[in-house]
Amino acid sequence: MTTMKDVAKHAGVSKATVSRVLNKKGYVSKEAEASVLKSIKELNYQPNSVARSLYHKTSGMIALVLPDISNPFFPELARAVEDVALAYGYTVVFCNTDEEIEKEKRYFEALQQKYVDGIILSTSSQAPDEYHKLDLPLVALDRFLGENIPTVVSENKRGGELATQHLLDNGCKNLAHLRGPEGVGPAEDRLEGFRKVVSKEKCSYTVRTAGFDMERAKQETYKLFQDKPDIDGIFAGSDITAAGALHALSTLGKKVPEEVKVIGFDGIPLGQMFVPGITTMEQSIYDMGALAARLLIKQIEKKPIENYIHEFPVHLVVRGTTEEVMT
Amino acid sequence: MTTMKDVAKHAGVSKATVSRVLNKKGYVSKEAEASVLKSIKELNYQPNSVARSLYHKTSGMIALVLPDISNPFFPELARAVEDVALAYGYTVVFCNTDEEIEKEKRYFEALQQKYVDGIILSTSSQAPDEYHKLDLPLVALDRFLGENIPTVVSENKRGGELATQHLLDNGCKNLAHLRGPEGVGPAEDRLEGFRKVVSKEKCSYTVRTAGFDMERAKQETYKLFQDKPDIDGIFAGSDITAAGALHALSTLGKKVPEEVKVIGFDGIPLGQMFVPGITTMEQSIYDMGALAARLLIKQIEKKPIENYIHEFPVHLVVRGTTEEVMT
DNA sequence: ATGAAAGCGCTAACAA
DNA sequence: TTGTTAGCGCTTTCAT
Repeated sequence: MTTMKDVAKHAGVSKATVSRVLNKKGYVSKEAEASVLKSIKELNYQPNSVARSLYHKTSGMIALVLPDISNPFFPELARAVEDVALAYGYTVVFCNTDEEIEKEKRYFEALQQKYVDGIILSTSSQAPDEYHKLDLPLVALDRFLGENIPTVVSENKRGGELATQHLLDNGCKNLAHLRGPEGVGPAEDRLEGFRKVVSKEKCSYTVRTAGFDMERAKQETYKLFQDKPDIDGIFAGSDITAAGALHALSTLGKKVPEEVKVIGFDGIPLGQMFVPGITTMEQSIYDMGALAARLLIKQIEKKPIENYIHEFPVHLVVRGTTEEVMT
Repeated sequence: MTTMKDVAKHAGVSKATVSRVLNKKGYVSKEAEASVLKSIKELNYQPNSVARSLYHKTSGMIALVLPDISNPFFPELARAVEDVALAYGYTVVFCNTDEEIEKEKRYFEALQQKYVDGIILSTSSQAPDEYHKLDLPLVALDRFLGENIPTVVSENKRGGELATQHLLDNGCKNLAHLRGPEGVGPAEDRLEGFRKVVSKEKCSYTVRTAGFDMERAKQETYKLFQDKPDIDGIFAGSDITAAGALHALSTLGKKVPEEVKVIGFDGIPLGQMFVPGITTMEQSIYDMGALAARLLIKQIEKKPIENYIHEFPVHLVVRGTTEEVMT
């Protein structure tokens, strides 16, 4: 490996001058600069970023901590984060926590030891003050972690309302909500939206917990129809949940959307691949990830942040599971 | 931040002793050790891995370079890599190249400057010798990069054969293969498998390029049936491609599997979420990722590698798009 | 068994 | 304008 020392010798100057050229800092004569640049080329020199990190106590890396990249909601988020990071010259480290507090702690330790410059968090196993103790730039993505941590989320409650309303607008009388995991912010908010509408409209409804997991959603749907065979509208807490429900409905011989209508949440690509397409409340997943990354980098670069809460609107995307449309 | 110096002072020993305790290397008296350990606890000291990296020229990081994490084939792979990395104490950096050579080059530079210990490559934009020049432990995953680079792939050709045979076994007479991107190893191999069977069986067939992209697959399927309305069996180069084909077929009013049978490739979760489930040649995606990570770490730790080529078997998973089964 | 000191590659005062 | 030097935090040889 060529080091700065080699370049300095080759160019007949001191390391300091090489450093100045590299960082365009301080005075360097035209000749010296030219000679250094030439030596860099000839020796194919690349500055060592570890040595730089040691001095600056920064690494040019940001971490993305999420529950599980194989959950289809996250890849697009991750992609967005990485795109922005690349554009600003940062590298992304990624960490799957499975929502396990132990894993999360181990990661935080490792990340700090590596001088990562900041963390985007899409999990929330820890108590909020644990996060403050980190003393690192943080952004909460799709989760709420505390007042003074910049947060990027969707209008989940409003989405819950709109989704529920959409079922009612299409003539559903007996609703079910297959809610996401308890304790997970967005799932709670969507439920709240659902509750608000059904109570206002005074319609019959039931709520079941199905996680964000297809198999579980399937089982819950079977049970649901055992208990309440007259359900005619399902608001699933995620598109994956909706897929599970559709599976069960198909096995039960229920026609969708004629007998039962189903709406999901998220707007993951899966939804439009399905036949019929899954009606859903679409989130701006990519944009959320990109904004989170930008907010993080702003903090890292000590630029001011205007708003701490960024709520993205959600959009109803009508497909075949609630209306007979051309997909 | 507490450094080793602080610990040394607090414990009344030298930095060298602290280092010895930390690394369990060299002689340290019981008393000294106890005192150091105590100080570490009290000061809540964490060794600085950047400083370590600088000395050792290793970082404890491995990179995963892939075309696009939001392609559903990759998240599970990534997850596997990360799980293994975590188990061995490594951190994973991930890089989306979009198969662009420029991006790939930029990443390689950045990664080398950061002393990443090795790279898992699921792309292949560069010429093989470019990779050798890197002089870093490498593993090729789902791609072939050269003789002396450990490689983890599926039996794509065999999979192509089995998939094609499955269609024939189910009575298909006019086959189409919606092949993956040209120049991409696995896509070529699957095609080869297809060719082998159709030519042996002397059945009528056609081949169209559909990439690994759902929208394109849809369009190609429309065109396909315009040209050849009597196609009754489609071997799609990936499950995503299959999803696109199914979409088109649904719009065209073709009944699946009665009039047209469809088989995909990959075994991504999407396939079983579909109604009807997508018949597919399943790859052991997670296991492949995990093995690739283990092979990489073996190289990093200078342990001997027995086999350079690891071909994973593929499995036919029959679902509703080729046979009328209960899903 | 332990410490002093040099060095990993780079940056930034401070002199000159 | 340039070089010398100390130092980022850690490891390791070499004395002692």
